[in-house]
Amino acid sequence: MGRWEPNARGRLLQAALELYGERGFEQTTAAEIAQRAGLTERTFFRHFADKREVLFAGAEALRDLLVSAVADAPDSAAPIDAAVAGIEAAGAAIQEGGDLARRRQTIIAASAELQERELIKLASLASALADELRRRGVPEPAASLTAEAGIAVFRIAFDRWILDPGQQDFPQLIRESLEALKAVTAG
Amino acid sequence: MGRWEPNARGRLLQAALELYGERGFEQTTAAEIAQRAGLTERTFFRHFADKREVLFAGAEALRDLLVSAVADAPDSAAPIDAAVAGIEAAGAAIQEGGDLARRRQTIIAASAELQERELIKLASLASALADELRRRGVPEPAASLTAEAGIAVFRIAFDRWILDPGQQDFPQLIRESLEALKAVTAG
DNA sequence: CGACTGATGTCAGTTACTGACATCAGCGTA
DNA sequence: TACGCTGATGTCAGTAACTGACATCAGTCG
Repeated sequence: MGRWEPNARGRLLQAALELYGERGFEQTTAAEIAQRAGLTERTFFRHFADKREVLFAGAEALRDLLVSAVADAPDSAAPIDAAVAGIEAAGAAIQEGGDLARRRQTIIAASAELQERELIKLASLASALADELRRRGVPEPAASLTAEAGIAVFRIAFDRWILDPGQQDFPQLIRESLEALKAVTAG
Repeated sequence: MGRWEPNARGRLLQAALELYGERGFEQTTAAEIAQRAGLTERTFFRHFADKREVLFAGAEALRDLLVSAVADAPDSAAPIDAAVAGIEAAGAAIQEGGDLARRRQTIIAASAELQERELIKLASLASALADELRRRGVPEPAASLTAEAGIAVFRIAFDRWILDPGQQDFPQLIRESLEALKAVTAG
């Protein structure tokens, strides 16, 4: 047996999620999270750059998933369709995660600080998406605009998915949002 | 003559802009800003909710300008065109401000914390824009999607305006970005 | 068996903020 | 004129998010 209980990071993540849910993000201190995980505050900050980052631990994985789904789209696909294929893959993964996304979103919705972090993560998603579109040969400013439009589609679809009591199909909502965007920008 | 030098808020704003520009945002303490303005740290936090907010003091005015420009658009205008009319008005106002926007952007670009704040301000712009579109009778999700698309157009046009050495026409860049978005979402 | 490593603990320090209370010029009013 | 009120500022103490430096010590590897 190791010197310490295993999976310190996982315990911190679990403890943080519980406490943020129970008392709210601002009312929870890093020391309290660490204590519930049987660790010290200093160790918390060794695993997570700041209090907010605990809630965004999966962001890089989601970005990689999105990017590789775009890379897998056929060359014949229009840029916006390749982008939305990536968004759909991300949406499907989020849906797979069970109620985690909804718990997370409840916590984030209650804190402006967390919303800021969420927005910069989405912006970094858009940036990675634009990079991949450029790699596919899409010129600027089309690549950036397509990426931003894709993220807008994601945001609207996500809002609707959260509002709905659970049984809806997230990728389907994404396709519907894309159609609505196309309708709105037509002409 | 008053008990204190007048325009405390203006002096704080000026001092903050100078110091953020000279040393960078993170390397500047609130106490230093206050000292340069001839005030105390406590007074700084009475005028600005936090260190970042100094750089976003004009956000409400910009939002009001954008919203009223949308309200002034003819009823016959398509939602996306009404939205972009508002965005153009905001762009023109930013251009009027001389080099302030560029100084600000240089500072913001150097700090992730400031980028987060910038993003939430843009999101609040999108939200106000969606509200106004709904007031014009645009249903959901078209209103939110149009607002998000409008902000995306703004972001891309703003990036290009910043990159260009100054003499370009910001509203013109906005119209060009809108055309590029329409091209990208066509089909 | 001894050096080394890596995850953790301990501790002191900085800084962003916040609440409570003090100060005092100018203003209106009795 | 005197007097009390107001509002912007100062003072001070406190909390909590981080950060750097150093100590500890189980396992590992030579």
